[in-house]
Amino acid sequence: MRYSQQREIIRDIVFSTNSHPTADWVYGKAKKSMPNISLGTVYRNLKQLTDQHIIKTIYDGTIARYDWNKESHDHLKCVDCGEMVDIQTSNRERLKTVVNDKHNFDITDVEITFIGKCHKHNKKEKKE
Amino acid sequence: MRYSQQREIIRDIVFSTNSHPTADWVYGKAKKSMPNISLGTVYRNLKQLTDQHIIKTIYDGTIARYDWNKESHDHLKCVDCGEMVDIQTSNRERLKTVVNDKHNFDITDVEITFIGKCHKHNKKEKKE
DNA sequence: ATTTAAATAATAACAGTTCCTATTATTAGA
DNA sequence: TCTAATAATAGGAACTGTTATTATTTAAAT
Repeated sequence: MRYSQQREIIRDIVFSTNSHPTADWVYGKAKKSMPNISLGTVYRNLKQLTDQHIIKTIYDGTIARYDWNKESHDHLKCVDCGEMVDIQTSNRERLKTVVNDKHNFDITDVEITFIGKCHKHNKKEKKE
Repeated sequence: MRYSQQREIIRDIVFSTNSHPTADWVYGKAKKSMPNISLGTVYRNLKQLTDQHIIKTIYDGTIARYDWNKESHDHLKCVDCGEMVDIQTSNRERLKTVVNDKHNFDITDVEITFIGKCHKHNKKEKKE
C-alpha cells in the first residue's frame, strides 16, 4: 500500500476519537486540513485501513462506523444520545468457545451491543 | 391499526421462515399471492409490525432483516453462507445486569452476533 | 529525470429505504 | 345496507449511504 497524505489524515482522524465516527464525519474533519478531499477517497481509505486491520468497521443499525480500537470489546449504545461507547465484558472468549463447541461453528468474532439509556437519559427527560 | 390483506400476507411470510428475510425477499414472496403489491407497502408494514412488537428488525451489516422470533436470542452468522441462524446462550440476562450495574446504563436489549463459518464451510473449501 | 502503477477528485451509478400523492378499501355509524 | 371518514395502498420519485468509473495526479522505483 503506497503512502498517501489523504490516508494518513483519515487514519489520524479515526485514531483521534472514541466516538466511532461515520464516514461522513471523517470526511467533514478531513476537509478542514485538505479542503478538496473527496468522499470517495474517504470511503476507499476507510475500507483499505479495515482490510489492513489498522481500524475496524462496525455497524450501527444501517450505517457503518469506524473504530481504532481493535481490542476485543463490546459496545454500549444510548438510544437517546445515539453515541456508542466501548466497554469491556469478560465473557467474550468464553462465549466464543461455548458456541464453537455447541454449534460446530468456527467462530472468528463476536459482536455484542448493549442498547439502552445512559445515565444522562435514563431519568424521565427525553430528547427531541 | 386497521386490517389490511397486505399486512396479513407480509406477517405470514415473515412467520413462515427462519431465514431472517430481507424486505426484498418478503416482497418477492408477497408478489406471488398479490402481484401488484408495492415494495413501499412491504417496508411500511414491516415497520408497523416491528412497532407493534409483532416481529423484530435486526441488522445484518448494512441491511435490515426481519425475525418473527421475539424471544431473547442470539445470532450465528456464517461468512460463507451469509445466512443467520438463531441460537440460545444462557448469559444474556446476566450480561445485561452486569453492564447495567457497572456502567449505570438502563439496558433494554442486547444484540449478540457470532461471526464465523458453519460446519459446511469451516474446512478448506471456499465458496466463490 | 523518467516511468509505472497506485491513489486521487469529481461525479455518476447503485442499493436499500423512505416519502409523496392520487386512488382504494376498511370500518364505524346512520 | 349504504355512506362518510380516513387508514392503507400502488406507483413512483426522492433520499441516503456507499461503491464504481474515469481522466488526472502522485509516490516511488529505476
